[in-house]
Amino acid sequence: MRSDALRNRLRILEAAETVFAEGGTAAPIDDVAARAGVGVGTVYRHFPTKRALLEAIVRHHVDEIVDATDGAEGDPEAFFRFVERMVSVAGSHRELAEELALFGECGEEALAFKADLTERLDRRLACLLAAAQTSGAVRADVTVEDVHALIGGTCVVAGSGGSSPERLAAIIADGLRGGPPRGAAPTG
Amino acid sequence: MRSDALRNRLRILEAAETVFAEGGTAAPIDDVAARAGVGVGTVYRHFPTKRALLEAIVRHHVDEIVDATDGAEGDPEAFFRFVERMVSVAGSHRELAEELALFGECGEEALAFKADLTERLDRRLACLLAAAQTSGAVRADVTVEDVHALIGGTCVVAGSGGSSPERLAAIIADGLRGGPPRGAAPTG
DNA sequence: CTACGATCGGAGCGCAGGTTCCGGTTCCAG
DNA sequence: CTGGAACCGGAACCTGCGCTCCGATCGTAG
Repeated sequence: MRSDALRNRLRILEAAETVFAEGGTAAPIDDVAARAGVGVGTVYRHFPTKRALLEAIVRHHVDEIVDATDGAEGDPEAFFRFVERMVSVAGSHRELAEELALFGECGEEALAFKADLTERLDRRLACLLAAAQTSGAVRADVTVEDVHALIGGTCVVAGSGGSSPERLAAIIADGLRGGPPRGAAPTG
Repeated sequence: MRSDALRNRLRILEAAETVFAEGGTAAPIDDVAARAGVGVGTVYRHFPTKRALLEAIVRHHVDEIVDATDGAEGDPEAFFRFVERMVSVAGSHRELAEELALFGECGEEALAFKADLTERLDRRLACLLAAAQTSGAVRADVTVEDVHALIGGTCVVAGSGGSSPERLAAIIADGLRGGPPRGAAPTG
């Protein structure tokens, strides 16, 4: 790959990261190109489709969050850190929140990606959840789907409104615990 | 008003209810018109704007849900019924979920409506929350904004995924309680 | 029944955004 | 240095959708 091509590719990714974070998945490609200091044509040479660019970024985020729990699969509290991190990151990345939340209603072309994303996420989530449940930190009747849905929903609202992502994450965490000590405050 | 005009108005509302429930706020007006068995022009004579039609429907839903708690402002458990009902209705009405969740990022024209909606909702929510907190059913440090955000987020995912709205509502309710009896199952 | 005005329907306008195309430019092998 | 392949940029195209317009139609007062 030519050096200018590589440079532009990185610029595009960086620009898209910012633009999608602020404007969500609905942000126009033109904005990405403009912010990258590049023409739309260049964007489309590197990513065949808007969706492809979006997926590259979302996947990167998810991988980063999942990888952050590497080696902690046995730690009961790692589950809560995972949830907190997810909500926190999504709070400043609208596109991530949207992709996490909407898994029922997406076009044919997005289905494969959603399935892959869900698998990556849920595989790790299942490990962490199992550890947390075994240790009694999380009630036994909660399923991975429950957690996935709750995280998705919380992510969507984490970036707006008067509550911080941390507060919201703490409250749903308590709901999952099956009850913290009475009177415990949500952190934040 | 002429009788055919009234008939069409009702048909449009009914069609919009269904179309928006399935397709969310992004559903095109043409679909509404088609389902109502009417031309687009007719829709626009009754509702000056797509947004106006949408707001009519969302407001109706919110009013219905709020009114359902009339006279129960002192009942500590009414708060939970309110949350449950909200999430449950939004689970089969995408447009309601979208309007509830996205209160940061909306165009100029929607701002007044959002403000009004938030006020109606939060006024009643404040009453019910206060009663629940006074009786000790809900932890004292939770704010109306927390609850509003959590409801909004849960509503968004209530309609998709593997978890029922009731399960999700039960889990966040427990998070708000500050802990149910250990081992309690989320209903549903 | 008739006439008039309210109402209807859907073709069409304007705009926004995803995608394509191609002439000009830039990098690198020879 | 230089030829040509890869790359760049942005004008242009196409589709989808909110909304408007106006001739045709329908309900109702008289």
